[in-house]
Amino acid sequence: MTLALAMPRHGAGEDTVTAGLMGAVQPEFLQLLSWDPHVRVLLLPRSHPQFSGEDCLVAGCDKMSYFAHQKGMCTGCTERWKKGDLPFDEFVTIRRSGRIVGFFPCQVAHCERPGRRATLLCSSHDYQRRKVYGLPLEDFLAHPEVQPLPALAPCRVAACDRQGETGGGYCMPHADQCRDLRQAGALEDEDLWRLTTPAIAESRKVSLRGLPDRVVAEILFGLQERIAQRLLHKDYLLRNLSTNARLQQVTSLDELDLDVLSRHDRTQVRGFLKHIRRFGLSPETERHKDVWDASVFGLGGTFSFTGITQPWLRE
DNA sequence: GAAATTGGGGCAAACTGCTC
DNA sequence: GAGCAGTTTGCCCCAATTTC
Repeated sequence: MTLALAMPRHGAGEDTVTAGLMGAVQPEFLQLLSWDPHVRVLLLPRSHPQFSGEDCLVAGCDKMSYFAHQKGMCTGCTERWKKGDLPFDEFVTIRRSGRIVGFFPCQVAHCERPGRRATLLCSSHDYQRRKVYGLPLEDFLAHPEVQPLPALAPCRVAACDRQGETGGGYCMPHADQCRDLRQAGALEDEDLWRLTTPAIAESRKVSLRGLPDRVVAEILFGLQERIAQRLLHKDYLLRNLSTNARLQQVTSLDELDLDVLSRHDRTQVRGFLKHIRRFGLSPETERHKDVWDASVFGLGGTFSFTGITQPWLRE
């Protein structure tokens, strides 16, 4: 993964709520998610009971098994097993082949550019190997004239942490997306597209890049509280939370239009909002209101005093 | 000559809708 | 909230073409 900086739209500590929420997130929790405030990408821990399932049993596969019916394999490996006729025990010992999503480094020593899994080289070195030197990979890697290349600038998509590999400044998948939209006449505002389009989905990764500090703090705090509640969180559902916030360009999760979200996403957002709204509440803050949040007393629901008409009693 | 871009296909993986 | 299963999406690859 590149260590390109994510540019928040607001400075850190710009409002006290953001600072308060971030201050309430335990360092151990941030460590669990490999959180780096400069990279702003969550990496869900392997084999954590609340961040989905066990590692896929298939040799060489780094995906996760989500459900019991998948027999300990990820979705992709389950499908490949179903299509074949190998016994399960034999199938899982055969090293995984085929397409894998994610960053793969160029194999030239110290080269910082992304490679292709098929060629094991970045596009420049692959070209040199085939057209300039005409050598087998092993000989090319050992050739004294082959020099490592510096990393490229980050992909221009706000949510993306990959290197920009094309002249347009995008990583290959985002360059593909941009090109397809442009050809379909659906790219009206490329600047807005860069701000709102999600990161390339990779197993276990959730990008919070391109989101305001407030939203990032809300997601981290809400996630911490929900994990404390023993709730499960699958990576692809968490990605939706970030994607929806980015798409709607909200400055707080509170501003999200829930009507346009799927039922899964809506439920999830409500769950996060519940914890965020409770942040900072205490018996002292509630006693001045007409409706109290009962959670501050360790109970569910609310206490409503709106039906009491006598001022002296309401006091 | 070297590197970047384009186009299109395959298929793995992400996602959604439904049920409990 | 969680599990399940089917569907759709879009990532990745590679060769041809274009651009610098």
